[in-house]
Amino acid sequence: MNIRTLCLAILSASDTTGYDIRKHATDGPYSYFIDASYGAIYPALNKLEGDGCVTFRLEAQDGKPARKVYSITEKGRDELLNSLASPHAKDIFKSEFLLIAMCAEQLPRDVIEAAIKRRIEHLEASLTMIENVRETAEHEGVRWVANYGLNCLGHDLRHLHNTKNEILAVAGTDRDNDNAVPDPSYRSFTADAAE
Amino acid sequence: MNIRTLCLAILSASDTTGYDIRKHATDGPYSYFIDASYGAIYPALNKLEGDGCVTFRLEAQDGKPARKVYSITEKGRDELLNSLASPHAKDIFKSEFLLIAMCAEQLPRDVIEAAIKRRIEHLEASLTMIENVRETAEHEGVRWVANYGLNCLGHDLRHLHNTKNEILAVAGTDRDNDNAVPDPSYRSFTADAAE
DNA sequence: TAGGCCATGTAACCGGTTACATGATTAG
DNA sequence: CTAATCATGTAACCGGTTACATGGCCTA
Repeated sequence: MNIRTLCLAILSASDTTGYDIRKHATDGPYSYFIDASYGAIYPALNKLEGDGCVTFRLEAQDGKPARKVYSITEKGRDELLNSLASPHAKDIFKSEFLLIAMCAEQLPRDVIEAAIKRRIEHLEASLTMIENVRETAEHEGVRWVANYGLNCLGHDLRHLHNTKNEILAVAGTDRDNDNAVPDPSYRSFTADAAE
Repeated sequence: MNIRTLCLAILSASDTTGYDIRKHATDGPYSYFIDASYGAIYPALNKLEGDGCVTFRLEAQDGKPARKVYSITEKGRDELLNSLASPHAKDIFKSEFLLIAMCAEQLPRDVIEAAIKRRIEHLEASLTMIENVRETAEHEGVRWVANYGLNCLGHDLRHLHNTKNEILAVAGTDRDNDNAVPDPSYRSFTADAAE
C-alpha cells in the first residue's frame, strides 16, 4: 500500500489539505498505520488531481498561503475500493525492540532496560493518542479501529510489564563495569549452532 | 534500523550464509520484524566484510556453488551494540487491514469480510510459525520474543473474533446485490465495545 | 528576535525491491 | 520435463525521506 491509497482513504472520510493529511499520518488517527512526509504527499495529491481522482478548491487566507482543500471524486472512490479490495494487504510489524530482545544474551543489561523503557513510553503515548482519537471519532470505522488499538496495545503493555524481568535476567553484563565479556561459554556456541 | 543491523543481529546468534539470512527474514524467526531480499543482503554482507565487521569461510559443495559462511567479528558486535543501543527504535505497525476497517462505512461488506478473513489467516499462520520457532529456539531471547508474539498475536486474534461482527455491521452496501443493509441487530454494539 | 506554526512545493539522494543471470541437483 | 531448491550476485528502477526554499503570523 502506498501514499496514494492513504491520501484517498483520508479524503474519503472528509475533505482536507495536504498539510493536514500529513498531520493525520504523523500524530493523528492514521499515524500508527503509515507514515508520510510532505515530499511524498504533495506530489501524490498533484498526480491524483491530474488523474481525476480528487478535486480541490482554493481557500484564501490572509497572511498565510491559500489552502488547497481536496475532495475525493467518484473515480477516486473507485480506485480506493479497488486497492483496498485487492488482497495485497500484509500487515507488517517492524520492531526494533523485539530485535533487541532477541539479542538479549549478547547485550548489556542497561541497553535492554533502556529499550524496555522506550517501548513502554511509546505504548503509553500511543494509548493516550488513540484514546483521544476515539473520543473525537466521527466514523464508526475509526471508533472500531481505536478500540482495536486500545485493546491490543493495552494487552501488549500489560504483557510487557509482566514479563520484562525475565528478559532482563537473560541480559549480558553492563558495559560500565568492565569485563563485559559475559561468559566464555558464549564463545563456543558457533560450533553447533549451524545445526 | 537497516539490513546491515539485521545481518549483524542474525550473525550474532550464529554463523550463516546470505541465503539463510534471507530465509530467517522471510519465513524464520525474524520474519515478523523486518523483510529483506537478496539484492539488499548480499551487498550489505560484502560491505560488512570490507569494514571488518564480519569474516567468511568458503565451504565447497559438489554441484552447488560454494557457501560463504559468515561470522561476526568483535568490531561487528560493537557496531551491533551501538545501533541497538541508540534510541532510534520506533516500532512500526503498518496495517492495511486497519485502514480498510477505518473506511468500513465507505466499503461494501464483502470487501471487509475478505479483509477479516485474510487477517485471521495471517494471524493463524504467524502463530503456527512462531510456535515452531519457540520449539526450536536455542537462545533465551528468541524464546522470550516467541512467547511475546504468541501472547500478543493470540490476544489480537481473539479480539478480532469477538468484534468482527461489529465492523461488518458498519459496512456499506454490497456491490453485487444492491441494498444489502446488514442485520439491524448489530446496531447496538458500540455502547460496551471499549475494553 | 528567535523559533515555531501555517502552508505550499521541489530536488537530491538513498535504501531497498524486482527481475535477471548462472548452474547443478532433486522432486513431482 | 518442469519446477523448485540451493547459492551467489548485479543492475535498473522506484517510492519515499531529507533537506531545502518561501513567507507572513504569533508566541516566548
